Amino acid sequence: MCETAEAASLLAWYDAHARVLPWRVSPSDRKAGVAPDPYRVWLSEIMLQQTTVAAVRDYFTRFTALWPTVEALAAAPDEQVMAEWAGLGYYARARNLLKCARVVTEEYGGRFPADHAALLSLPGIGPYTAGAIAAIAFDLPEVVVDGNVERVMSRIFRVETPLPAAKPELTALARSLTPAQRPGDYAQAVMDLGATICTPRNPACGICPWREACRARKDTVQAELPRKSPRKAKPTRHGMIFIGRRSDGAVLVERRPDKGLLGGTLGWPGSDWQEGAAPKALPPAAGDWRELPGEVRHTFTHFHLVLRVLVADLPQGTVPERGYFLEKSAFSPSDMPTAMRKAHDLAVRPAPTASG
DNA sequence: TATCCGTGGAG
DNA sequence: TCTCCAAGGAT
Repeated sequence: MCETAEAASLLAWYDAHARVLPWRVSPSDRKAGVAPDPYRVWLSEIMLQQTTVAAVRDYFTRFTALWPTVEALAAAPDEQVMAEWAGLGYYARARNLLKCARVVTEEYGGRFPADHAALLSLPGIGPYTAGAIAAIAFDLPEVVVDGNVERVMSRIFRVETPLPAAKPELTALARSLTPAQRPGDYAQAVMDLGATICTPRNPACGICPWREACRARKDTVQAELPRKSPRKAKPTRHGMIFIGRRSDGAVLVERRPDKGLLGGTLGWPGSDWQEGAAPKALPPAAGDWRELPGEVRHTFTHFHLVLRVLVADLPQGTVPERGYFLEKSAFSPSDMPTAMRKAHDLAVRPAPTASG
């Protein structure tokens, strides 16, 4: 393995095949002296954490249209940012996004630091994201290791150690290949390679720029790598929620606490979610609550959720014991995380009949 | 180190 | 239907 030659062959491949992405400066533009906007690089990297490019695209476009600069984002109301993030998942990212924007605005004069350690100290920025911003936005020679890089390294070096234990080994191997020239393009090139050629299933080894050097391909074990430790089975939790509506169209909602599952998001009042039978919960307001036929099913990272949904038409003067009324004009189900939006769908749309 | 934290698409 | 997975971070 000749490190310099491998980096060069990958960069040549990237020059010809780099994906066109809304937050990316193309290799030709970069060579022409165009510098990336660190704000856009940061925003894209946060959105892309454990999230596909396809899912991020529209969110990125909308965020940058609403808030073109980090100062603009820092000045945005929390509720609006949470509503715009709704549906993208991992809501701690949205809360940390605002924290970070405000720190950068207030303590860094609106400029992201061009320094790995300083970036790492910011909310929502961990080792990967700090390296990615340093490399992509500032062209610093950082070692950038994400899921793509882990997969690519495990294959070209045929690392049989299962993840996540293999992480340090894979990081060292990634470091051994990272060039001093064009580190920003190189970081994006390895990730593009992992996303388009060295894919988890059916890697396209025949057109890979690293096919000659790849140990896994030589030994025909590429489909089995990287190995992963077995995961835990998902339990099923049950709960009940209450969707209360006033005749003027206002709905009874609550803001979930900042910490924990769906932290800081808008939702329907309800019970805790537990394994076994759904825990009983008091309605958030007095009323004639009736349970809807059917149920809401949703799967989170580490458990399945089954929700019973109760609805009520509430009198105009109702004073809720929990939550608050949101006027019809101020409510959109798309402002809620998916599980809550599914519950609203069930309440609004009659359950499909067996005959269709 | 292990657990918690979403979502939608692919196969 | 079900499992896996995608540019991880915080605790």
